[in-house]
Amino acid sequence: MRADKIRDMAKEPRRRGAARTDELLRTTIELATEHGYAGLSIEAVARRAGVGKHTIYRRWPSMAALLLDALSRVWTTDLDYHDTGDVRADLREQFLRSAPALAAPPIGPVYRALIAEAQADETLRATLYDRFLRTVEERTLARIVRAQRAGELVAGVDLTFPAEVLCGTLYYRYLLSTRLAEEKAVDALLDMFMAAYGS
Amino acid sequence: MRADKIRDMAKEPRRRGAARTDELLRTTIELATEHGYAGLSIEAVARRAGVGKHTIYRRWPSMAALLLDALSRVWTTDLDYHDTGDVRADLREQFLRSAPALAAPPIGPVYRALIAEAQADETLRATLYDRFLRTVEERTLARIVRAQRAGELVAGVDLTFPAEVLCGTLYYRYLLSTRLAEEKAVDALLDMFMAAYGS
DNA sequence: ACCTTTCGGCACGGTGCGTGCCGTTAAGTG
DNA sequence: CACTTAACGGCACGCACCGTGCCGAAAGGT
Repeated sequence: MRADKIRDMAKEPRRRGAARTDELLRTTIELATEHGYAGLSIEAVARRAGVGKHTIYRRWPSMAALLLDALSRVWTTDLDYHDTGDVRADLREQFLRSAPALAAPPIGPVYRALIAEAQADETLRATLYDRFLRTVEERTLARIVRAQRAGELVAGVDLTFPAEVLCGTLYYRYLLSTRLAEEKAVDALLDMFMAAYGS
Repeated sequence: MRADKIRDMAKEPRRRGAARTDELLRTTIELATEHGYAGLSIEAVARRAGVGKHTIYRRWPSMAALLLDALSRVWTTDLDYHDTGDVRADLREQFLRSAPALAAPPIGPVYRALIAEAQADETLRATLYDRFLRTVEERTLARIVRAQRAGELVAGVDLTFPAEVLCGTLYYRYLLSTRLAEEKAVDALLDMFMAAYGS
């Protein structure tokens, strides 16, 4: 009965087995929310969770792996496009809604941390693309293909690259400028898209 | 006459004053070229240049500042668009030429290092945009505005955002995928642009 | 009740950061 | 030309984080 009292007094039951994984992900997200990208380290997570570093390394081989899982957890379904029958309106609504969500605390700092690490790691860059960006592109593509079938967009055109252009432009703003995707920019982007493919 | 002989034997004259700045920039670029983004640290530059760290800190407040200057030095005039009178061909040629230059050793690693650091530093992000990306966008805009005046593109449309979309799409590929801007993608991008604004 | 796995705690060597202090050397001054 | 001043290289420091190893304690399965 030396330092045990600390745990006893805190009434924290004891330790756990696999639910620790969950707790560590939550801790990571909290840390990112409160202190941003800076200070998002394995040591910081371990410290805050009151955990030995091994407990983290046993689950994830690197900070990047932890961050990927943490990002999955906060990557909400904000991605889902509405389908009101008006593509342009649906895209507009989606872009204006998702851009701030991307920059704001839970997702923003984690995402930025991953992007930073990915610059030094080609594999991570590919993983990041596969697990997140590709999904975004695919959902965008699905929505505009539906519009194409409905006759809102010209038929007989492959919309794969246009979908990429739509998403890419938003990410470009997010990553490399201090500007977000404000209404004017989104409208201009959709002007171009509709001028090219509207029927 | 203790360790002086080392310098004497190497026949390196002695030290310098302001030309050291030049040498340090060259050293940084060499380091980036040979060892890539990883291992691009102030200590590494100092070690390689045979220089005390103060000598670097006296000139640049941070690694990011050093990298910005180094990038300026290798940022060649690959940016300049031709003007053959055919916008689409000129844009195509420029995109296909600049994309690999952006990824290849001198520029690639330095650029990536900056982008990584910029994720943690909003100010650096703004500086990076102002000093490099904005220039790219402006030159692109200048080229397509000339095309507009020449009647190649529809009149009366603000092409500022379209220029951003063109550049942004290429940077999106460069930064977040393992894919570069290959011919198919560039052609698809230009298809969209010309479909929207070609006259 | 036993045994195995997981755990927290601690310490280590390694690396880079940013700073301080040396004694030396180059460049500017009269 | 001698003298002063500023820049220099080298070294060391405290700090932070990395990834690993070892320990004894606790938890969970049998």
